[in-house]
Amino acid sequence: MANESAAKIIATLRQQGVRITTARRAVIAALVHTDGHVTAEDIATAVQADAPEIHLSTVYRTLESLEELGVVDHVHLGHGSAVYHLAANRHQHLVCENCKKVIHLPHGLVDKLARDIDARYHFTLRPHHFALIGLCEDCRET
Amino acid sequence: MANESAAKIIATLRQQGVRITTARRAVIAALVHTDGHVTAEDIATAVQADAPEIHLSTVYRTLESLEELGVVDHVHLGHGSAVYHLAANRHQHLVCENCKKVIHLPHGLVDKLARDIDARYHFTLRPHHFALIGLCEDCRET
DNA sequence: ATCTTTGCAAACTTTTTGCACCAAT
DNA sequence: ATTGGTGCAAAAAGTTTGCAAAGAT
Repeated sequence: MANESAAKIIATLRQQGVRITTARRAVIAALVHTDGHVTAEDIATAVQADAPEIHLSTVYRTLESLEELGVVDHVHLGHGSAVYHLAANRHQHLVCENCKKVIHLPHGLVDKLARDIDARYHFTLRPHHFALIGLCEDCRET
Repeated sequence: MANESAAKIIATLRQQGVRITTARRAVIAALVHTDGHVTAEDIATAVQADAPEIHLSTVYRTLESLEELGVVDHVHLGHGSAVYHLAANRHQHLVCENCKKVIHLPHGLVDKLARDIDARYHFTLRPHHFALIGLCEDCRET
């Protein structure tokens, strides 16, 4: 699970000619420290504990840039906000549509399906980019 | 592909004690006629061709009721609005994240994955409730 | 007559954008 | 000095809600 450090990410950005600002440092730090599905709002809150002037819209813009550079991914878990995580930390999500619980899956589980879909529809699945929705053990009994 | 007729759906509703109004008739008619991923807005537009006074919020409320009764499903295709379709017309969606093209899949394709996930995580996948995101043949070459 | 449903307007949530100022290179 | 990035406020986009009036039973 090659967990990229903040320093490494910043080096990558610098290499790409991206400017390293307080806001970007803070967003990266937040992403590195949480290690799993956070919303833009979550990140803003975390970041604003130290630097209250950093605006939510800056967080969105930073996440957008980081995504373009391949450093983060975002996933729509179904309802509400999208969640973001480091691309290095790629995984599947199983989301219970009743209690909203999230289960992480090893990313290989969907490989067979991805191959089938490629063979039959010439379509490349990007499985880390969506959540698998359903009912968890506790909720499915009703 | 047991395509339920409007009349049959209306009979079902009546049986459940749901009142049959102009708006509900119109929404059902729209769903029956389009047969594939329409947004609430699409339905409102279709419906308003005949009955301009039917409001978007009524469409939302009607869709919500129909969903509770098991007559329609809605799916989040990733970005933007959710799309609705008749539950009888259940299928998977493959959505190209680049050109937004939608490919319908037979609903059986994901069954193996659903069984694996059930066996290993005691989680019941509801595969028709989310889209599979990726890149279509035309877009993946870039 | 009753009680659900509707139309409307307004709120709400999440995300995006325009613009003048600021700061990293 | 340049030019990209930021803060702010305001707009978008999608969906939900409160309420009084209308309509189905």
